[in-house]
Amino acid sequence: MGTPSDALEVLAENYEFIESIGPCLGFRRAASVLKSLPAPLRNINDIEGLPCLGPETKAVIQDIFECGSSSKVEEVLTDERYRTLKIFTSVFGVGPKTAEKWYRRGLRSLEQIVSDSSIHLNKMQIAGFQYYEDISKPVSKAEAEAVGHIIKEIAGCFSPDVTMTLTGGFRRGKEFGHDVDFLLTVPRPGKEDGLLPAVIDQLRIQGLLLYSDFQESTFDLSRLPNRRFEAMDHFQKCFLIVKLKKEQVVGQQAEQRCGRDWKAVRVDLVAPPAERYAFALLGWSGSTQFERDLRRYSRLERNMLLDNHALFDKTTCFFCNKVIHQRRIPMARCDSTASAMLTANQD
DNA sequence: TGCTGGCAAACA
DNA sequence: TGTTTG
DNA sequence: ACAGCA
Repeated sequence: MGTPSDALEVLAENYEFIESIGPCLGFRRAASVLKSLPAPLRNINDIEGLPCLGPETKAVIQDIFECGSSSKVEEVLTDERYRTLKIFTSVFGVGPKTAEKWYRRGLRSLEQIVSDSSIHLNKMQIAGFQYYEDISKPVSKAEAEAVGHIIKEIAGCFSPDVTMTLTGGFRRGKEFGHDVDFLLTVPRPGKEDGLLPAVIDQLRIQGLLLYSDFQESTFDLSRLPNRRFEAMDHFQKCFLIVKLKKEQVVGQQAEQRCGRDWKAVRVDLVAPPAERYAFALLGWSGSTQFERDLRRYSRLERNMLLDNHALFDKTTCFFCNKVIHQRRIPMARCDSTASAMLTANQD
């Protein structure tokens, strides 16, 4: 707390709550720039030459160096509306609109929400409240790997040659996350369609499925160059909450005399065709800000369009994965650029 | 000065 | 249709 | 309301 980047995040979040998306993005990007620095700022002069830090963000950072805090940020932190919306949006399935609606009704705590019979929660929010305690706790790397073993076991029954990669924050080296992301595929084209339904069914049979939201694939390679490149991919995917037994987690004692012997964990599974695996992996490795910047870099500096499915060269009007089979060079270059940026991405 | 800044799909 | 998720 | 760009 109290660091310049945290302070800017608070302001960004507050602008998000009042649906002012421009300033929200401005503060978020500024915070992200500070987080990406190799060393923390020592004084106000260190921001010289950094991008996305204008007069407004500079004033905030300056206040923190001079007074130890920014009055503007402190004001937001004590604001009842901000504090309440922050609590409400911490529930899975509750965004700024819903939080705002509850706030306007005079509600101020989660207890008031659940005991209010006039409020109708949707499927996602019901799960969000039901497993709130577990889901709000960070997920450890050991827990992520334990989930991985369960999924891999099931997916391996569907197809022994399944490929599975832990993505998201853990792939970037983080020790904790708020959920666990996996990318899965099978070599035979088209067979990946049955993969996630099979995994979900088996989780349900084993009594480990607490919530699931399955999204059918809408991926269509033939229509890629026409439409504007998209931020969210069209691969088959599912957002789950699964039951993770404590005894399955390495380094955690099974002896829990009292209380539950399991924990609810948010899990996302994505199943692209094997041929699209590399792009999906890059896209799902995050962070959100890094993906934004990578796309912006492709577009503005390289005249290319990047998304989770492909990399398109606007100059030659070819996809880079096509080119690798025909000419071999550009993909390697794109790939090394992407890897270099990925390596540099320290969240 | 005025525009852009991540978008598709499930659910209610 | 609006809201939320990643 | 923020910041960068045409």
